[in-house]
Amino acid sequence: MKFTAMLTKRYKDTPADCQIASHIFMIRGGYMKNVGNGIYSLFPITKRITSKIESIMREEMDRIDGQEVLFPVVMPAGIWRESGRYDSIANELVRFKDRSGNDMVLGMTHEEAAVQLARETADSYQQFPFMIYQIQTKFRDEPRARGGLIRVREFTMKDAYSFHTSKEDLERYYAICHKAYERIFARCGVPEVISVKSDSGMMGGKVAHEFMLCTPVGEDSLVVCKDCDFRANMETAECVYENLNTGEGELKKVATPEMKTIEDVCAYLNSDTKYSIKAVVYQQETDDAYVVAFIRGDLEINEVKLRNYLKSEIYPAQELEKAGLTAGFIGPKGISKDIKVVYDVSLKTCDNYVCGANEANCHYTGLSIRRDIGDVEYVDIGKAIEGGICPICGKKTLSLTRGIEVGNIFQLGDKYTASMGMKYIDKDGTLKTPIMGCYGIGVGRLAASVCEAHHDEYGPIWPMTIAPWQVQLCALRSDNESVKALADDLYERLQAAGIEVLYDDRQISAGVMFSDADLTGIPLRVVVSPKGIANGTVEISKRDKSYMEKIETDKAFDSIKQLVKSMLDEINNI
RNA sequence: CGAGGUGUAGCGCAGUUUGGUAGCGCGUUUGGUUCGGGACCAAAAGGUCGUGGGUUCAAAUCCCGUCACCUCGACCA
Repeated sequence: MKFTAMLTKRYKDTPADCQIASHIFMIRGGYMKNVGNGIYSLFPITKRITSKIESIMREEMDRIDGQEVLFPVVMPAGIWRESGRYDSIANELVRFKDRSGNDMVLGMTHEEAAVQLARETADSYQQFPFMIYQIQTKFRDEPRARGGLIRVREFTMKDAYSFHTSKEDLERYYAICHKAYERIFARCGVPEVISVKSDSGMMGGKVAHEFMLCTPVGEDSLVVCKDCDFRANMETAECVYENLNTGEGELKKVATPEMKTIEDVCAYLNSDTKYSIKAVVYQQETDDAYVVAFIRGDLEINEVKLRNYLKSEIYPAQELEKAGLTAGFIGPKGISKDIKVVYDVSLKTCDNYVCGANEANCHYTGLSIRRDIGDVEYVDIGKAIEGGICPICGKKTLSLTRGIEVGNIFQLGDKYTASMGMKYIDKDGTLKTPIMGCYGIGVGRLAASVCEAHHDEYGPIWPMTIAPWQVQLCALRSDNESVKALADDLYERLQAAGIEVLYDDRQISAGVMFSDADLTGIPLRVVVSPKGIANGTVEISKRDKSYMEKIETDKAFDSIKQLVKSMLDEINNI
């Protein structure tokens, strides 16, 4: 590709709306253009990157016996009604009517289409297991798109669906797919992507993992053990607490005028927040019912865990007085019997707490739940903390970090096959319901994540495997005849050898050419210049600045070829 | 959906408080001199000031509505 023939433009100024590196560079470098909220057109440079990512995905899916299919973007509502998701998913699913008034949806995921495709075809146990996948457009009407390609409404996804006749077989294949995912990320140049245990959310199913690129700009909170391989999304991370029990105290009601926060009360009573009980009030979706969650004073409620325990949606409570609650002074003792109460496991570890007395300006000290409340159920509804106890190895080695979710895998079970009536005849002649796994990776988000992980202050540093071009050929002073002749010759020969070259043949200053090259992020750069020609050399360097050499002109072609190969091998040999 | 913010030339912004008929930098075009890390000189093109209404002799500026976008939160296979 010659630069002068390319539709592209770069910007010197950081766009006003960009916050994170990948977004800034991908706008400044002319990678994409915003069309609407969370909707982008991609320029050739990005399309080349995503195409390469897709090729890697295809190879790895095919390697584990995946079969590529293509589901429709627009589907009739019927199959979504069968699975129940037409009604259970809120506004994220775009619904509309066709000209005949039929309800239609835009595909945001394709479990329904996969079951619809497979259910009449795979009617015997002999046809299992199998996996089908596609790489295709999804539309999700996200409440808030952000971060360039990190979170968009329309995007390309590789989604795969496997079908099995037993839990054991699903688990076996799930592990294989987990490995395939590791290979995909490694081959895309981000071997640092980790998998974490995750909440299965609206997908259903029990076991699920998310593949995360750890970065401060990530949207998810992760809990990672520094000492063993425990890694979980904050949403699902289980919590273990050390025993703080110092024996029972004497239950006393004390005046705490205007002390409404845990910090105020504990400071006033000269106590550590660890020895207090915090109350957080929620309302449940269905019946307006109030729920009070009690947790150790220094900890936070994990609302995903609480939601999962209650099996219902929860919202921050309004109008506490209506429920007979005294805001700021809520405690376990004397609370209205009509209110559902949940105790976090952190409260199990002590018998001597400060807590609200359920009347204005009063707290208890010396409360023992066991003695003063009785037998209660303790539920894990807390947020993991930095330096907390690892549930696997038991050491105080938990660390909190942020991550971008670049992929996920689920053991779905029979949620879709059962609701949509998929059956097969088993060996013994009986009809059975198969079970499913599903596996997704967002293509554009992965591209942006690679940029997030690999850039410097000047622009992206694309790994050779997914770089838009393998070599950037810069002709400094292309108005100079010898420069042009040598650069043209190199360009022709490299192209003929199957090497992808972006040939910057513009007559512009070196500074502009190098800045643009930095923004394009091509991993190998070749500079042909009058100065080099005078010395009989061309300059070859790596974008990451780890290598720079002046090579004799007649050896340049072989050196470049060799470098491209070794840079590819470096990533692919895993 | 809640809170905050922004809409003025392709991009980044000033002008809005105090109404007087639109400006700067970058980019673009032309000519010239330079040119191995975002060069310089000269000339030029490019804007119904998001949009609808109102007040006024006069609105980018004041008032009301509306739309879009951004940030934080909520939400999220």
